Amino acid sequence: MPTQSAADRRAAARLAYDAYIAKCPSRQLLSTLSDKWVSLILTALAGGAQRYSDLARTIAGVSQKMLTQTLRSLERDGLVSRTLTPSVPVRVDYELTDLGRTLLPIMASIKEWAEAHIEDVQTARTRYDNLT
Amino acid sequence: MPTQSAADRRAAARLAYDAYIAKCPSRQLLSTLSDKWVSLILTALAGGAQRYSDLARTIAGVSQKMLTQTLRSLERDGLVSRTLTPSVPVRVDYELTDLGRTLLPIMASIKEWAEAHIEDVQTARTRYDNLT
DNA sequence: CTGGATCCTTACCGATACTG
DNA sequence: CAGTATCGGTAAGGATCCAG
Repeated sequence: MPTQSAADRRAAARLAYDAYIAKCPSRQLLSTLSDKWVSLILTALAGGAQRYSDLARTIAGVSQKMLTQTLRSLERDGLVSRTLTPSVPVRVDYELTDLGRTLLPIMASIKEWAEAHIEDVQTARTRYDNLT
Repeated sequence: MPTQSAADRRAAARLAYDAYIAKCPSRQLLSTLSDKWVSLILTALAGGAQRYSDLARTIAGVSQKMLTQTLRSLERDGLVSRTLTPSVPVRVDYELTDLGRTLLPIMASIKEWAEAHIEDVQTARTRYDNLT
């Protein structure tokens, strides 16, 4: 029996997991990935490690609570790593893991799609709202 | 002055809109796209038009309310078209618009990523939860 | 600087009932 | 079949205060 490559395992997983099924774990994962803060945080880390305060500044309007909470979730899911430097004051850096980097292109695409097509969408909304 | 192509306009839009800015319209659009039902509905329409009841069956566990609500939102945003056939009983088909089709590859990627990497994520979660 | 803990106000969303 | 309308529990998420 030949060794199973990572690609093979993913191919098998594609058959084993189906987000259309309510109880499939991949559905739950899809839910957590479907979060604006997730896409904004991951894309903000595209260029390399970022301090907590840098992330807060980049992602305007994010509350302390949501930033911390989302980062914890991403860390737990293995998408982001957290590095604490015990200086005074303390310094914390967040960085994409290898796994997180495989998700980055997708998250970047969504953000870019939104920025590139918002005008089309606004046009469609106006048209829709003017019907009847 | 040369005619501006659609690609040019999108390139300009990429500079004009920035989802990192809280009040940017693209941030709001990113929020609505960051919804598990959005990704599941759009990917369910990948193969062509689908009836309401077909969508409900494909996307297991979605409530009538959320399915209708999300479809209305997608229709308003110009991503999905709604075709009513006034038979008895009535028949309604939903289909991706041209705009929706440009988003489809991205949404399909997220769903596939979740299915392909859920095991990696579960491993990471176990490791994280076992640390102290 | 980087959070944890708490309160409190939405807004999401499922369940249910009703309609062309 | 494909919705609309309403109610109500729950959870998301902002604001604030405090701490290492």
